[in-house]
Amino acid sequence: MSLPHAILTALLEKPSSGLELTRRFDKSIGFFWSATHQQIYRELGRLEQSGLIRSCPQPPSRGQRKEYEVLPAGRTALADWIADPQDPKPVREPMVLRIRAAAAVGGRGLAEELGRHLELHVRQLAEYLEIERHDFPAERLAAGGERLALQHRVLRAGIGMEEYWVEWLRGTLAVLGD
Amino acid sequence: MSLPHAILTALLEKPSSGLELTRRFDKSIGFFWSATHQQIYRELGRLEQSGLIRSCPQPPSRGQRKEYEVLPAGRTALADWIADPQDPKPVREPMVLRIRAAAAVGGRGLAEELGRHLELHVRQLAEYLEIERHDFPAERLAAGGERLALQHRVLRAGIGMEEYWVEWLRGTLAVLGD
DNA sequence: AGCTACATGTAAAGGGTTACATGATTTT
DNA sequence: AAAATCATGTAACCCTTTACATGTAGCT
Repeated sequence: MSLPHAILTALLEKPSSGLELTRRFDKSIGFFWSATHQQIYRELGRLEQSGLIRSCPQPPSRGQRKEYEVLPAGRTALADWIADPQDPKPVREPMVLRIRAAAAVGGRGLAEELGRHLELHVRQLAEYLEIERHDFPAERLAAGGERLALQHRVLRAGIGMEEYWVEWLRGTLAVLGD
Repeated sequence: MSLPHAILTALLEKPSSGLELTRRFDKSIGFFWSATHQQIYRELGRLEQSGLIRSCPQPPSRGQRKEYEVLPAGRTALADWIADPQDPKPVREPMVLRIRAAAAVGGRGLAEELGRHLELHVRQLAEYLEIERHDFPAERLAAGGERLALQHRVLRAGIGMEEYWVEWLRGTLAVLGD
């Protein structure tokens, strides 16, 4: 049940049309919650039906831009969801699965894949660090309040995740390279 | 397309019935690829249909135990899958999403959730470290070959993941506790 | 008038989750 | 004989993914 709340958050940050939301999911929001435009349009319909958001008054026809904004009920629903107990989702890591399979049938061709993934994660890490340098310099963090600090924690989650993968992939490549 | 290959790997390690597989997915395999018994039975049927596994000769009736083993075609399919290029899946981290939502509408009640998750991850990390101490002592790792080293990398993935969460949750709690 | 980009949507297929159903075996 | 447990399976629902369809606006 995270997608509707991801959309509510995005709309609170800035009222948007479906396509604008899709673009933002491809960028910053997508760093920790991805979604396609089909998912987003469907969910926008449901959220409007439930009275959590509304589209601005003009009644647009099919190919027309439709801007949504969050209603008070939507803000309340989001605040409730934040504090709601939810267990961490069970893990599903295909790459780790491949290593276990390689332990069973041999790892021919796996090193290339590990190297390719390593490069992808190195690149993503560099992108995150660049954002951090640009948006969260030390003096701004010292001056800013909790809101800024939380936004920084979101970015830090991405940085830690990529560092984790980079280190793990390097270590695993070292084993295969023996 | 990971579940069938997870099952092939598990069956190569040891031929099993559906329920036995389910138990192993609840334990070691489930640390990085979870699956319910319904998924497993469905997939066993498909794998048998495709000629990648077979159930042992006795034709069992409904409530009867049915043991599966991997056929040569299944082993080949698994080896192919290991080297097949697959991009990392887009990330979906509900907890990070909640932090971003908290930055927008305030984090009331979130600290409890963060603390609860922290405890869960601390416990999981301790479990992994205990397995490492028991199954991968330094002298065994030095003597063992690539197979053992790869199995260790699988466990190391779990350890690194939990360490990452523990550190991130502690840092985020520190922000909220200000 | 045709082309391209923008914008919203529909359809179908597959995986995952939850709840339930049924047969066989063991225990009391 | 009844109950509990083991074991396999069905059904319905939701989410995600992929491919396709349709309408609008601006430009040449």
